[in-house]
Amino acid sequence: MSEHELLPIVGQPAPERRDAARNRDAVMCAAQRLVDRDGVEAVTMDAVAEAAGVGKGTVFRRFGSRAGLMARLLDDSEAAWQAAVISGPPPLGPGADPRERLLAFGRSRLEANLRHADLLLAAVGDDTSRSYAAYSFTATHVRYLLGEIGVSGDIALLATALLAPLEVPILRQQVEVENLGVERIVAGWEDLVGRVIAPTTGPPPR
Amino acid sequence: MSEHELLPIVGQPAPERRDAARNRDAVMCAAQRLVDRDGVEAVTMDAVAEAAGVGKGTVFRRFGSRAGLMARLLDDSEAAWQAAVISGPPPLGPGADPRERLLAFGRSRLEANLRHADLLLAAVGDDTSRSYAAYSFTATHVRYLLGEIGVSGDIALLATALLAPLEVPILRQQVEVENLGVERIVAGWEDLVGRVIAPTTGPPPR
DNA sequence: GGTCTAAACGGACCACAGTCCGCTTCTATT
DNA sequence: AATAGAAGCGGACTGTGGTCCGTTTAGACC
Repeated sequence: MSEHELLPIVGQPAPERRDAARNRDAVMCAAQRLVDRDGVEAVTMDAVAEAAGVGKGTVFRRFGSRAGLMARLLDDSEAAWQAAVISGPPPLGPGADPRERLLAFGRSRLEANLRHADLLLAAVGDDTSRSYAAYSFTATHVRYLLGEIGVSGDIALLATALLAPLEVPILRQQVEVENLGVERIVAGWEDLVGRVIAPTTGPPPR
Repeated sequence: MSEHELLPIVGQPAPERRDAARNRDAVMCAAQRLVDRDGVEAVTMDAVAEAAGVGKGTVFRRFGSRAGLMARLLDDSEAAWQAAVISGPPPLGPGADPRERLLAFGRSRLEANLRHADLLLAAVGDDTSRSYAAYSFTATHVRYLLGEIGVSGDIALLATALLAPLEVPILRQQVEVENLGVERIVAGWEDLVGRVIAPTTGPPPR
């Protein structure tokens, strides 16, 4: 045996075996089909495994958990959305005034969260740390825009304050329990942005 | 049989049988003990039932679900908190300036949410509608205070915007992942209140 | 083609939330 | 005290997420 072959090349992420790739695709297709047909809630891991013609253990090996599988189902649309934010046309993408971009961001994220509400909730599961990657991107972007706008104050906390009302459970509550229209919620968020980024010229709260 | 006895007296909530009351107490005591000893996450319904010396069916009959049981464990402290808000001493209770009351409310709710984070999360479970009673109270109170302050705009949405960053998952993220101190988060929330209730004298966002 | 090994597979298995239904116990009524 | 019937009880049972481990297979090297 020639020893230089044995040295692991760091950074090479170990190529995926062909059967593994095939099964991964089969599972994701089956999962997507079942979600489309029965709704996120009704899809069980056993059903996915059987529909994919694969053992249950295989599904968990590839996706870790139900939440992990659901998260993967969101990957495409999330990646597209992030691409639109980073390099798409204005006002969502770069080129527009940062205030415009922030408003476009909010509307866009709000609509995406409502559109994929079920999947997003299922993708979080009950594990302590949320699916941090997605959240981290939005937080970073909002902080960046607030900085560009020149907002003074604790930017990290202000970004959280703007993102919190866009969280799925809160939007669901507003839409499904309080029967607020989406346009009203968007308008409310834009008003909130106005108040948050306005120079604090009024008297302090106390 | 005398027929007038058969008429149900509407509004009389059917008195609780004595064995039922005994079991209810036993279950709640056992649950509290297990939660204190092992933490919320580690407490199973089987364990509660056994510790209470009761069948599993009984636990579910009385509390509906694990989330329901956890919610009951919060009842005392939640009721005390609500009483403090409604009729306790200022600045949390009535008597103080509404701005003062709002700031006190935020700090108090934030601390309570962090103190009981595990139990609150377990009490929500994954059922679509949240434990609406508790949320509804806070929302109503914040709307009332915003009205008293004389804030102009969509009061319902502004109340949501103030409450959203106090939600348990968001606070946990800030404290446990981003390592923000509680005082900093409180200060950030007070700053947010200032921006939200300030007369919008600055230029509109666009 | 043969051989070897790590990766992948799959389904039996486990834990836990929640349901069901035949049995027991309380309590109102006489 | 006796009776009746409703309220309550309990534990076997089910469905689902997740784990484990003996078996299979891809693919690298000869």
